[in-house]
Parts: sequence; structure tokens; C-alpha cells
Amino acid sequence: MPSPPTPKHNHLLGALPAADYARLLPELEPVQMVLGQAIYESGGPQEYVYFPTTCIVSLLYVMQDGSSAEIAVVGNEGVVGVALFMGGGTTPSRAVVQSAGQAFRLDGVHLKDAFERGGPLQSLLLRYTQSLITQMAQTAVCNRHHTVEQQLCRWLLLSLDRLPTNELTMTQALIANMLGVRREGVTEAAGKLQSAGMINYSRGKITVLDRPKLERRACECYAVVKRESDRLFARNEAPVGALA
Amino acid sequence: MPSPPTPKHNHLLGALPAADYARLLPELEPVQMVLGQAIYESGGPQEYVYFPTTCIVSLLYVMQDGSSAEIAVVGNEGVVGVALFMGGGTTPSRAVVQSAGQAFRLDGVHLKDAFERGGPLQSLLLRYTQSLITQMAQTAVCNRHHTVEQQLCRWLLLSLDRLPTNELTMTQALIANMLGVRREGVTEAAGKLQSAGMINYSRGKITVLDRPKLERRACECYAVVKRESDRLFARNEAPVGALA
DNA sequence: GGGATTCCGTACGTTAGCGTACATACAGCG
DNA sequence: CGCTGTATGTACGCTAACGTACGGAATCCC
Repeated sequence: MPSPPTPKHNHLLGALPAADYARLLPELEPVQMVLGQAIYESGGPQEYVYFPTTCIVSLLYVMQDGSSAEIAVVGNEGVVGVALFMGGGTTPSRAVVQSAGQAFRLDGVHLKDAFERGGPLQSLLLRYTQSLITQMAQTAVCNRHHTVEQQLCRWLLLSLDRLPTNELTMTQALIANMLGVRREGVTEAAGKLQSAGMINYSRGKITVLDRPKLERRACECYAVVKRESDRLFARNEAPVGALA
Repeated sequence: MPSPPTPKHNHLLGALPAADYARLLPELEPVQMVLGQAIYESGGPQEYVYFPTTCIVSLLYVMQDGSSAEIAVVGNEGVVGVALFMGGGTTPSRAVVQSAGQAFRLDGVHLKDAFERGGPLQSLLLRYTQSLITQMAQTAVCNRHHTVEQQLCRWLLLSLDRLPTNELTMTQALIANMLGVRREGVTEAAGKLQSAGMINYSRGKITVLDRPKLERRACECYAVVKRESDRLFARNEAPVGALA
């Protein structure tokens, strides 16, 4: 049996200096996130923030007529519930567990408190919010200009980046819901990717076989988001602010 | 001749307590914003933040193939350059003056300094950023699901909210660029709105004649953004947190 | 006033994606 | 094994929007 994830599995928590981390640790509470669970409803109260470790959470907008669209996806690189420290307390978006797993949650009051001390935690949370903004903006552009197939590639890559394996559990109907397109559109696009040997899927299990090929087939949107995220967090241990 | 705009014409600056405002005032520098001017380039340096008073600035993403899409619009309710205090220093978006006018700019170093004191300024800037996020997310959904005509209505209303008059100077080609659609598509949609008596336009001058009608023709996206913005800033003097 | 430029209108074939309907296929379970 | 439900495949007409092309009209400028 694999060892349970620790808070450090979340990149934001893992990047905190020891002192800040220690102060937060007793308040962090591990929670299981089950597939399809709604963490927040649109405009509803947000009592906790969630730091995913092994799960993925989608931020969705749902229209009056029931149609929906994903605007961003959050995994162990980020945090769900930025409205808590941004000051709004809520947002018009839903947050839904897209891939089951584990997260650590933190009471909103404690978070707000810690945030207002300033320092590394505040800085990290704000930088993450900025990368989230980039993802949302790029999603908007992608929705405007790119084909379903390109968007599917982007979506697969974004999800893959947030998972430990190259396999994800997700039916085509659910993907269609995320992308805001028809299920048949996903079937068609996925069929092409499978024919091209990039992926393999069957009844809700998608295995990515050739990731580089997938990246080449995706639109530039994925790369932009990835690059910006890498830049903001300088994962390669380069000093902050160093632009290659 | 009308009196020149003061910093208070910007809602964020105007909402500051006297002490904070006074501290910022000597650093604020009035600048004329000319139509089409690029305030920031994609990924370029952002030396100043801009508090618009009478101008409007569009945030655009431009793709490799030259196609583009507006992801948000900023007027006297906000500030251009959130990346400066969010910590990224830059963003992949361009910022272009969509409607000429005036703004006050503030050196990024001073801003960052003031931001890190915490307090009302920080809180205001973060709440504004949150409303910007809402706008961007809603744009993403709108791009996915709504017709050009609906989007045009939304766009007109958003622009109108940020202008003192009911007239805006903007050719159909430029609007098409913002929306990321064909110029002909805008011509057609605008023609319908004109036939319906909602607007009047000629060679780059658009006059809105019947705003309520326009709101009814727009998709829900406009209302969501407006409501969220009103909520976050409680312009009706209601106590913060009061949800009608 | 004449010419150039910019802006707007229109038209036509093409295409991506939609809505709908239905067929197949696999999985789990009794 | 056969039943049932869920997941996936396919097909067909329809529409919004695209790319392209060109004509007309207002404005600017000499």
C-alpha cells in the first residue's frame, strides 16, 4: 500500500519556508475527494480552501440553460478557493472533483489570517492566482479559435500534468461537459487521437501513449499556460525573477 | 472646457481612505492614453500600473497566427497591470487602449511598496482582481456558447459602463478584433441591432439608443459580471457582505 | 472638386460543430 | 448465460460562423 500523501505533495505548501509550514500544519486536515463531488456551488459559501495532493478539481461555469464550460483546472500545483483570500468570499463558479484523490483543507478563517501576515505564503498564493488567471485567459482564447480536437489535447495534457500516472479515469461524456462541447465531438476527436496512436481508451479509462505527439497536436494554448506556470514558480530551482 | 479628471474619478483610488490616498497622491502622474496605444506587450516589462479615469483599456491575447481575442476590459472601475502586485511582473496578454482618454499611472515599485503595507489598498486591489477574474471566466464561457450578436451586446454594455456618454468611437473592424470574430460578422450583428432601434452607428461612431433593450438582447454573461462587480464593491453603500 | 482612403454592406461557397436519433459494444450481476 | 445499464460509434440534416471577394458610401486631403 502506498504511503498516504503529505501536505508537501502540494507544491504551494511544499514551497513554504519551514516556519510558515509549521504554523499551518496543525490546521491542515486531510480529506478524500470523491469523483463528481461539488466542493463549491456557484455563488455559494466557501468555508475551506483545498490544497490538492492527488486529486484534480475543475472550475466550471454553468449557464442558466444548463450548458457549462470549464475555465480552469487545479491539481497539486495549486489551491482551490482563491476567493477566500482575494476578498470576495465566493465566486460564480462551481468547483467539481474531476479526478478522485486526496487534498488538505484549511479553514478559511485561518487562511485569511495567515495570508494577511504577508510574507512567503501571501506571495505564493498571489503568484498562483496569477497563473490561474493565465490559464483562464488562455481558455477563453482557446474556446474562441481552436478545434475540439486541439482543445481535447490541451485538456488531456493539463490533466496529465496533475496526475502521477499517464492514465486518467474520465468518460467522454464528462470530458464533453468540461469542454462545453457535444459528447459526439469528443468521441470523434478521441477516435482520431487513438488512430494516431497517441492515446488509448475504453469505457472511461484513458491512457496516454505518446505524450510528445499529443503536445504537437495541441494548440499553443497548453504551452503558454505551462510556460507561464513554470516561470512563476521557477521549478528548476533558479532564483526567483531570473528570466532565461 | 470640462475640468480635467482627478484621481478620484477612478473608483479604486476614490474608495481609498484619506490617509492612504494622500500617501499615494504625490506619486500619481496623469497621462493621456491615445487610441490603439499598447500599454503592455505580451510578456513585456510592466513598469507602471494605470488607473484609468476616462479611457478604456482592453486586455488581449494574440495568437501566433495573429488572431486575437479580448479577455477583459478595464475602465475607471479598475486598474491595468495587476501582475505587478500579484507577483508575476508580466503576463502573456497585451493591453491596448480601446477608447482614448486619461489615466493616472503609478510606478510599479511604489505600488508594490504600498500594496505590501496591507490594509485598504491591498484589499481593494485584490477585490478588483477577483472581479477581473470573473470577467475573464465569463468571457471564456461566452466565447464557447453564445452568438456573435449576443457577444456584441455584452461588449457594448461593458464598454458603455466605463464611459461617461452613450457614444463610443470604434470601427466594426476593431470590435471584430476584440471579439476575435470576422468583421463581417460584426457588420451583420450590428445591422440587426440598428434595425431594432437599439443602436445607431456610422463610420466608427456608435450611439446606444435603447440600453434596456440591449441588455435584454445580451446573454446572461453581462449581468453576471456586472452583478459580481457590484457585489464586490458594494457601490450602493450597503455594508460589505450584505447580499440582497 | 477630384482622388484616395477608410469604412461598411452584401453575397457565396465551405466548414466545424450542433441536435437528434439510433446502433453497437462492453461490464457487471443475477 | 442472458439481462441491463452505461459507454462509445455513426449518420444526417441544420446552422453559425468562416474565408473570400467585391461594390458602394462616407470622409479626408490635396
